[in-house]
Amino acid sequence: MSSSAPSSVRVRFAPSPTGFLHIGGLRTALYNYLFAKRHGGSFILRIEDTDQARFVEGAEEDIVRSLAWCGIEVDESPLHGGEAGPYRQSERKKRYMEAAMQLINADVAYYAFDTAEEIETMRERLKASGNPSPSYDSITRQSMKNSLTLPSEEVQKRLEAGDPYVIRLKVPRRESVQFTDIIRGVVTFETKGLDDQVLMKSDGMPTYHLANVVDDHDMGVTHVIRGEEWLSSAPKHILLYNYFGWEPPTMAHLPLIMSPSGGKLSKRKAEQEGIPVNTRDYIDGNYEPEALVNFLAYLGWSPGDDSEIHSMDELIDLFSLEKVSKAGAVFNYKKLMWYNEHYLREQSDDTIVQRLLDLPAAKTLSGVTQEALTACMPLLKERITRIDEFFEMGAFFFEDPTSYDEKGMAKVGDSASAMIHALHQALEQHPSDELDAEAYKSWLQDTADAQGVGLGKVMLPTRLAISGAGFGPDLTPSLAFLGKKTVLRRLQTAMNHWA
RNA sequence: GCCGCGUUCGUCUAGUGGUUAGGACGCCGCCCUUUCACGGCGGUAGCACGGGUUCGAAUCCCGUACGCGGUACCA
Repeated sequence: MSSSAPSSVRVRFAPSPTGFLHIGGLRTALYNYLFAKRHGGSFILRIEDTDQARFVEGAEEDIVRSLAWCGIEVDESPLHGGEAGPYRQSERKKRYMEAAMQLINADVAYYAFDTAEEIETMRERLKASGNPSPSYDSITRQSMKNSLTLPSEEVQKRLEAGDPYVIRLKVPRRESVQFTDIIRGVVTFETKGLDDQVLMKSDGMPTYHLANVVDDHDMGVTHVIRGEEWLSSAPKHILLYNYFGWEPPTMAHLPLIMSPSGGKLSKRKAEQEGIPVNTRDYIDGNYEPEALVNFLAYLGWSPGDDSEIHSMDELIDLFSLEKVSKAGAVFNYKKLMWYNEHYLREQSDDTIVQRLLDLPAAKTLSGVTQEALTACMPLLKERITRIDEFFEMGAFFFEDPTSYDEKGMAKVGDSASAMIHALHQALEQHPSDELDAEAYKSWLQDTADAQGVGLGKVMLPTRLAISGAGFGPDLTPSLAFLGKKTVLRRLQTAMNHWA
């Protein structure tokens, strides 16, 4: 890129299609997106499919769908196109070999012919002699089969014969590599701790390290924003930029998302702790995307004030990498639920009703109509965390209860049956067939008075009889919603049950 | 082991030499109330440790401990 005009910000989210989009990956994507939009730049999606063995069918589609669901708009990608394409690394194969050759010609990379077994043998040998983590490096490469140790005729012969080989980075023996990370400041590594990283694999594919450097350069990426797990390999990337004669992009290594029990939030751990880990789990689980986005944005970042609730546009306005924290952040599911409730309640009744109608439960319950849902919406809206809980908590609005909560039953005790009997009788004799909430209230009050008990003594049995649960939405409006016929039927059923 | 990064209430965080260390989630209590929620009010709880530097350190420096990441022809 030319250094004259201030080049506009270009960032990339570069997942490998080895599985569904993980919540940690989503946050990385989000931070990239927020940063790009904050600076009026571009957000690129690049698929890093250089590992043929771990490729998962459908993963790319999952990534695209997940980002879209969250409201993260991609500017360039395999699907959206763009001038810096192709955006799938498997489609850029030629370019990597070309780049690797450039390095070989500059004598900063070399061919290596060692088999996996030979490398293993070397490791065993060194381990036996007291080296706890032997690696293919500036020392050990001298005793291995590579273009640095083999006569050039033999190297030529092997290449022509089609012998399998890899291309390795010739990491200098004693050098200090330094770069400035926006989040961590100056980071320094000594090259003696680095190994001769494989750049081109024997299957002709590049490794992440080569591909990411070449692509970031070719695509004009200005800022590399990625997880902290990449920090250790950053010096290798810096070395590569130097050897290519390219200006390295600005680096920012994000803190990891941790499991409540400690350690990186892995799929396994998350499942154990009841945390949905793939974005698709949130889509399928009917969570609010705005909640996930807001929650994730604040997991490792804060605008510096006491605010908590922000839309995507506000987050874009507020975001800055300098304010990203350095330490790992534990995933707090309850806080996510708090956000979810917030964004759910923020929606109009009409919006929620429409969404409810599209849920599978709307089809399995009888009598679910737009009118019915609209009528009981105010009764349930404040009581649910996720939208689909509406049908769990509100099932009794549509179907008779099939069982009665034990705790509730224990609470009303033996008097329940007699109370229900009196209630039933009073309602049956009630002159009106269309009682409103107020009328039901009077019915309950009058019956309680006649029985010489408090209102509470009649409410719980009634609630249990009509809903099966010991708690729930306001009772009298619920009764009004159900209607006299249904209420009488349920009271009758309860009477039979409890006798 | 080695290399790197980190460490403020249980959790997410504000804080950049002088604050009664602030907010949020959670938890607890009270109010509201026909239950459960919602809402309102209040409470609980924190600067990992040890040395410096300084009139003064959560804030700066060094060390220790602990945690995390990396240490692949995976990303």
